[in-house]
Amino acid sequence: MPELPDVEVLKGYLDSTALHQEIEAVDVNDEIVLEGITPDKLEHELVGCTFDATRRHGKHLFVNLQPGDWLELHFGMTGDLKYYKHEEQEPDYTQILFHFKNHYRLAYIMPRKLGEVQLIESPDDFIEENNLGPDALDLDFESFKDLLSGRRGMVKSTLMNQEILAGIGNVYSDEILYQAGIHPRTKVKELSDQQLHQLYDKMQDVLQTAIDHQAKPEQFPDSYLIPHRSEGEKCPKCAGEVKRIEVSGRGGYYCPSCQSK
DNA sequence: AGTACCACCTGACGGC
DNA sequence: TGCCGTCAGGTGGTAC
Repeated sequence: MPELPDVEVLKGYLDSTALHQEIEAVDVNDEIVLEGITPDKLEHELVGCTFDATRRHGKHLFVNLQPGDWLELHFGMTGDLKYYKHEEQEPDYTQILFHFKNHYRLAYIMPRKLGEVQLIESPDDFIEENNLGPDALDLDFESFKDLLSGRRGMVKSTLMNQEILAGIGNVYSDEILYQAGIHPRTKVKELSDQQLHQLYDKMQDVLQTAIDHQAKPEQFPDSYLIPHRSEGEKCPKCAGEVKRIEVSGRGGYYCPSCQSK
């Protein structure tokens, strides 16, 4: 789930539910998701604070504590959030549970435990220390072109490289390349100016469209590949078949006739 | 600089 | 029904 559009939707979810309410307890079910802090320390730091505002950069969500620093949430491959009334049942795979004074709770859900939560002083420092590139929805064409210039790798791997630009993962890189009509293994340096423009435009378009549809594939436009992302499915744009391809160790999907090399 | 491969962790799914 | 291998939307490290 959690690439840029999914995290943006989670941000909106948190913003519309869990802001400005005093935290009275924090449970950590498995501290493997904590980075650089113990469960006791985390609870100590959070109790009495409120979540005041949020910010997203790439796949990372930052929550500003009032008073206090920032909580950084990463959702790995399977992360999710759920806000619910205390008498309702705790969601499966809840790893961290924030209890608010209003008797609601926010669950940080993570079946595969590959996410991370930590306390940080500043999102900007975090972004710099982790060498994250600019957010994929927050750069203009000229910057995009500069980031890609001189790259020798394949376009799919390049789009997914968080140090070049942040937010795009395996699934959305497939969609962007599909909409742009570019083969996933095309070398970045072999892209024409027109293809670069197309790539940039479709990147913006796909990410924004996904956000507009709550990152739910079943609500995506008919022309989207994501709902058909498995081998043998029909390409939504031609009569061809969707194919699986291995690119830098990740399984991608594409339409060989719409995305010729 | 880029890629391949392994590791982390655990659920879901298909085959037998 | 159970066991087993494989894959899964994440990142990080190492070796080449």
